Amino acid sequence: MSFQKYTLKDIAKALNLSTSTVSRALRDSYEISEETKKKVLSYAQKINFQVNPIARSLKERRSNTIGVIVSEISNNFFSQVIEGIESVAYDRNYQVVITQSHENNKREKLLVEHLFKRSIDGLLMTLSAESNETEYLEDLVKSGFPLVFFDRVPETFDAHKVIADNKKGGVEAVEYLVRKGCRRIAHITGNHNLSTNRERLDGFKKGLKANGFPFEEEAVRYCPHGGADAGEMERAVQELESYGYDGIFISGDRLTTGYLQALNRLGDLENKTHRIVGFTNSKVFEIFNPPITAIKQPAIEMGEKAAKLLIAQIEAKYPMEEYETIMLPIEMASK
Amino acid sequence: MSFQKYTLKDIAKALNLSTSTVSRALRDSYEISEETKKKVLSYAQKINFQVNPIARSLKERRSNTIGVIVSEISNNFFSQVIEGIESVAYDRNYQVVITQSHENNKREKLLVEHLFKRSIDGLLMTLSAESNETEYLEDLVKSGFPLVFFDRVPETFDAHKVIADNKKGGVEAVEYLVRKGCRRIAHITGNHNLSTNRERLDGFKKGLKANGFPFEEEAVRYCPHGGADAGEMERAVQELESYGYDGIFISGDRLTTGYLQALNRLGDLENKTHRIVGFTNSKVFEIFNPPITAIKQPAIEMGEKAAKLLIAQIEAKYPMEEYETIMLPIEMASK
DNA sequence: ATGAAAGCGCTAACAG
DNA sequence: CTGTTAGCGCTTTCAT
Repeated sequence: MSFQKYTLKDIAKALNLSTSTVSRALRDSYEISEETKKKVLSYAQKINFQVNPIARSLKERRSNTIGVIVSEISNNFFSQVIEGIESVAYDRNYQVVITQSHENNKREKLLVEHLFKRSIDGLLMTLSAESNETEYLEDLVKSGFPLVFFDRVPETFDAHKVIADNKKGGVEAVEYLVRKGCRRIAHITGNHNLSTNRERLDGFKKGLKANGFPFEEEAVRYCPHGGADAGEMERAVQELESYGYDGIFISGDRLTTGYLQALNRLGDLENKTHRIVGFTNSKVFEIFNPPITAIKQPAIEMGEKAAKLLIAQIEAKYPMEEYETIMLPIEMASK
Repeated sequence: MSFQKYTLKDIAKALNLSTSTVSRALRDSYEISEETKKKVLSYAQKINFQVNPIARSLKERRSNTIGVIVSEISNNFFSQVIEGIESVAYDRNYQVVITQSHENNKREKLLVEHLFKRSIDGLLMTLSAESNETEYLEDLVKSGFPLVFFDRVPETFDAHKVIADNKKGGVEAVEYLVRKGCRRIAHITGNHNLSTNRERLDGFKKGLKANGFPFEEEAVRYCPHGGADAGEMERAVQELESYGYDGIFISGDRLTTGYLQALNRLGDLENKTHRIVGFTNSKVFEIFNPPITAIKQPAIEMGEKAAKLLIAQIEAKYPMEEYETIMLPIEMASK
């Protein structure tokens, strides 16, 4: 590997050509003779020449960079999504710039602006739990800027979206629990700004109905801090006690592990013999105690699909007419 | 938020100034009168002007971008490191470009080259398990290019490094187990290309010695695939059976969870009452079954420290004279 | 204190 | 088929 950086000019000088000829030869232009192309290519190879992407970006007005906003990188689910994004981007020669909103609406807005000004060619984002004010995103979409939402998506306006079938997740969770003999099913959910939690609650209701169970408000506990707040979760667990449930469906990754942590801390694991079904993308849910049935989102695939959809937009000659929503199936797994 | 992009020229035209004056005013140059500065600044604010980072990069020959290479983004530990890196970089106005080596030496080399050519200002990397050939990295370091290794670092040459106190982790693991009454302590380790695994094994040996126990080769099982290969781990567990251990120390994140998975699969959790101490950065190790004592690396801090060290190098007027190795303490935690 | 002009490395319109 | 030239948006030297 050589660390010397060469320019077109260097090659031009060495071969007694003009920079434009070199440029064209390297881009395999039809205007250049085979002979010259060969000469240029082989010399370029020899010195391990690489075009300066910054100069090219300035000229072409595109950076080959896509921005990503997630709430937290070190979250099972999001890190897997990022893994998917990165792999597609790498193959298509895009750089990926990752940022974190920390569930904060203000910061999210700053990030969008920051990334936008940083000349990203497109943006991949999931909404923060606090995102109530999303007008600026609607404007951004309407302006034609390539943007794909994944997982937590806006519902007040049209846009490209990649999501999991959250509602079905709720339905299947209930069905599974009923099949296993549960008769009183509780639900723990997170912040209802998020499309995901609302959809999963919908699924929960639908599942109950389909199985002839009434929906009872006392069966549901809300943890707006999404499991990050231990006290909140412990309270939820204790409040739910009186409901006497024999099965529970939990709406999110941190909520699920938070619930298990709370059970462990409150320390009556033996008495609790209820079944637990929860959304989680943990790769090691089989070693959790108490055991759970996991609902997984195809995170890597979601990242891949979102990245592909975004790159398609970026590289489209004309803005894409129709907004597309890709819905991915969820997957249930028991130990 | 406005999506219109303005240039210096736009401002210059609007205010009847030259672009150079505007440029200087925006950078608060002493040559510009307060009055003009005010005029320019307020107008810039009004139209929400942002310099074009690409043009600036071309001119200044720096991209304000740092590259990161990890083996896998969706790994507890690495995603936490990235979280730390991102936060520091964001504050100091650097972009972070993340890539994954997938433990593959060839790909790692390609990435280094790729990032380098992409005009990153500096590189943060952890070695892949396959990294045996690291000469090119030595050359890169010697060339003066800003580069900081973290976690898995090269040992055949000097460089800036940020690591955890792995050896101490091994020592403390043994000490903990002995204190809890263990008399026969086993060890599972990963690929010995990696500094981390070698150091932890060293610590293991040292800990045994300090407590008057002999080191026995049969006590150690090697899992070069680092827990990613389930069969490998199951074999290790079964082979270890005959050693009759009452305590075990496990050398890595995936190895630790892999060990627990293997125990669960092999299914005699009740008979196994040995104590387990393992490196893991899982945020939810308290809900693991069987219970373990976790050795955590300060991952976020490691990312922060590495990023700061890197940025210091990038922004240093003269190349830093001395290579610095920052060693961070590990932390033990039980349920 | 301000402006004109050059140049970072590249691409492409235009000319030949 | 190849070269000349202009220009992407910015910073900075040199002139005034």
